[in-house]
Amino acid sequence: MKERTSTPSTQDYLKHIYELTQNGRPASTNDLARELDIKPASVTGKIQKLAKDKPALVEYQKHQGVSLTPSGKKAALEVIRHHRLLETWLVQTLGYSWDEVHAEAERLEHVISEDLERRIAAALGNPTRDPHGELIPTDGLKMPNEDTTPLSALRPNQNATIRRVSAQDENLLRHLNDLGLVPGVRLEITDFSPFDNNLTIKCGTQYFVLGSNITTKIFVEVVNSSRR
Amino acid sequence: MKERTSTPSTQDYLKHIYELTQNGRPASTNDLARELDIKPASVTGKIQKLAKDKPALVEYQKHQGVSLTPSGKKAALEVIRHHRLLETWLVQTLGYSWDEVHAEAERLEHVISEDLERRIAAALGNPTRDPHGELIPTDGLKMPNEDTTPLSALRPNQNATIRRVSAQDENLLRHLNDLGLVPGVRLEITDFSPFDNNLTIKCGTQYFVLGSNITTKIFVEVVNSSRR
DNA sequence: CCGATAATTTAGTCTTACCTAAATTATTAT
DNA sequence: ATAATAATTTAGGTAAGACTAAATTATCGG
Ligand SMILES: [Mn+2]
Ligand SMILES: [Mn+2]
Ligand SMILES: [Mn+2]
Ligand SMILES: [Mn+2]
Repeated sequence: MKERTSTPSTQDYLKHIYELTQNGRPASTNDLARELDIKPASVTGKIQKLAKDKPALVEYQKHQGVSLTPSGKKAALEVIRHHRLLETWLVQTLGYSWDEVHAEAERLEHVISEDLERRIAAALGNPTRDPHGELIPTDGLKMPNEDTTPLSALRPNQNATIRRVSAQDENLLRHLNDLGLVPGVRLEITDFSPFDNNLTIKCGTQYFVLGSNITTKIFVEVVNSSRR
Repeated sequence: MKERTSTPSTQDYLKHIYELTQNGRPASTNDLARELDIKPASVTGKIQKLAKDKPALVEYQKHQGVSLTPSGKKAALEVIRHHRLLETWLVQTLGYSWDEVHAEAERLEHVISEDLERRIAAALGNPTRDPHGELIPTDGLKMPNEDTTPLSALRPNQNATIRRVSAQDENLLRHLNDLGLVPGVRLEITDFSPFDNNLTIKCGTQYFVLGSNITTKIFVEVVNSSRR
């Protein structure tokens, strides 16, 4: 029954460090500043403080970027779990659409208790993905593994199922929703244009030509070609 | 679409000034400090700032206490509406009991958007009272009138319906819930003891003797004695 | 290797919202 | 009316979290 160990500011830093760090490399001051919409100078100050807190939340060396310590990662996953459960809850119980929930969850994630978190999870049947298909960290704060590929990596004749759309741009989300390109949907690649990287996909009876701005944000599970 | 005009701290000040001011007199620095669990010196500082903001939220003269300006009252009612809608929502959709919701709502009230407020209200069918029976300010931020009497003012042979329990003490709330003394319940006064102000009430088939610590917190609607 | 450019850090400020200790002003009871 | 007491305010301080401007350090093309 600890509750309220870090501030909203700290939680947002950790969350974004977690995301930026997914590629294996430390997060740069500049990238973090852009994501957080905070000036780089301020970011330096904050991560220096995070790095020398009693249990350090962050590993940091000048000019080398930041990464999370085990405690920092735990705290980050806690916030991410809050965020994704909240988004799921808002969509499922209050009729939000997937392009409307992010800002709301962004604020709520910092103030809900562990008790509320558990009640929401239970009420939703302990969901494993949020409305965008993002994986929800478990109660024990483990991030499940996922085996998806960016749609942009597929080529003609491959079949796949959309699992996740990693975008926050509300207009893009609305657009994809209008096209029916949402998690769970099955599609087939029918054409690839090597110069602009456009992919033509067949989805139900419809065909769409999608640029790489879109195809790099849609993550799919490839369906094993049953022909050999 | 203004959104996020004042801070959580300011909102809590306004909310408590609103409550303390219900008796018609300005709220004293000390009372406010006790309610907010903040030192009196800090309260003085804060209300001085609130009093000389662009549109003043508070009326204040040294040593005379504080009261709300029209804008301050509006802001207070906005927070109170949030709080009470949230409590209702948590109880009705997540199985919270009325003694568990307060702390949660106390934090959520400051971060929900007007959009979420409206969706919650709509999902609940625009309720007029929260789980404790407190009136919920309208969408237009008017506080409805209410015509209730403290149970402590009743005398033998009077009948009444419980409308509201104004207590935050979780143990008291649990106790009253166990006794079945919750909003909507009908009761009759069967005895009054003038020295300790104890009231004996009949509620269904049960009799309870309640001290004034309890009876001043239960507000009832008196049932017109149909005998004349 | 070197200079230009880009990234990062330092230094110094600001605001909000608290705090403690001390001073002041009100109130109250003789 | 006054002295004690209680309430309130002032003064001065801290910590978080941001900002700007200036200095420093990396990196990269030639
Ligand atoms: Mn989101
Ligand atoms: Mn956030
Ligand atoms: Mn409450
Ligand atoms: Mn509050």
